Amino acid sequence: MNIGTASELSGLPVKTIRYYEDIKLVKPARAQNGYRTYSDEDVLYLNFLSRARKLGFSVDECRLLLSLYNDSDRSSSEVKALALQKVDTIETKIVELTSMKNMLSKLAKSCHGDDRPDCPILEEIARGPLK
Amino acid sequence: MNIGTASELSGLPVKTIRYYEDIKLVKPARAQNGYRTYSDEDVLYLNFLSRARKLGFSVDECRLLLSLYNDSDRSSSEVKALALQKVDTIETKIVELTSMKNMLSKLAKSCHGDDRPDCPILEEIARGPLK
DNA sequence: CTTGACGTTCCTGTTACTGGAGGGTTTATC
DNA sequence: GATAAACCCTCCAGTAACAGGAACGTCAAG
Repeated sequence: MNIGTASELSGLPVKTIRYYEDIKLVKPARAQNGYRTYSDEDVLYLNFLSRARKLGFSVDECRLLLSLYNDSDRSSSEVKALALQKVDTIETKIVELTSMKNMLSKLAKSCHGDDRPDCPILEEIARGPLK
Repeated sequence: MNIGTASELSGLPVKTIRYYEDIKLVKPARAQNGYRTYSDEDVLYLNFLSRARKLGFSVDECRLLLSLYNDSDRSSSEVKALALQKVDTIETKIVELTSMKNMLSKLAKSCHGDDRPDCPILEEIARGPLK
């Protein structure tokens, strides 16, 4: 199948699929006319990549996951460790974002938000205790 | 003062301060020797930028906030709207991350994590219902 | 035989910096 | 007065993960 069909089946944009070939994640065959030709296995890999990316794995982590997926000798502990580490990273990010959100909400609440020019938000950002 | 001192006072790396000049966020004077010279006001702006960035505002949003900060005619509602919108964006991101985290935790829990090669994590990523 | 949908490559731009090369300046020390 | 350390400068390249667009080839339908 051509790249358009692979795109539909995997849910990945055509541009992204070409990019994944550029960085050697998925290696489709070529037809005589130069068109990329995707096998069912290629599409499986594209789906794998699409899902792993949605789970927050970086492209490089996806490369690793994919090689583990294709390595029948892998130990499942390796994959599990990667997943748990990712959970940790995500957790940290959530904590950071929550703190940012609380700070911003507090600032917004302290601002009357009308036509007058005095604005506690800006004042606090300029001199505030936001360290 | 020179850039090193401004860096200490603002907590921003020297490289970042130079970058902020490149993109015209802060415009220090120059001494005869070509060194950048920072006023107290410049340092105030650098601190403003540092804090606003930590609150999750993009550099372009910081540019806007800074111009609002310097505009004595601004209405506080404008700033408040920006802050609330940012809160919304952050909230959305938190929801997404939480969903990612839950999915990953579930996958990790289903994996025994020993030396055996069969790994539910990879199986689910490959064929799973992660849409 | 032409039109439109699809495919190709190549180049640029995005965000917000960071690292490094290759050089001048200043300050302190010997 | 020489030298070395600590500053400062500019410019160039690289990062992550694509997206947009130009300029062009190809294929199926009417």
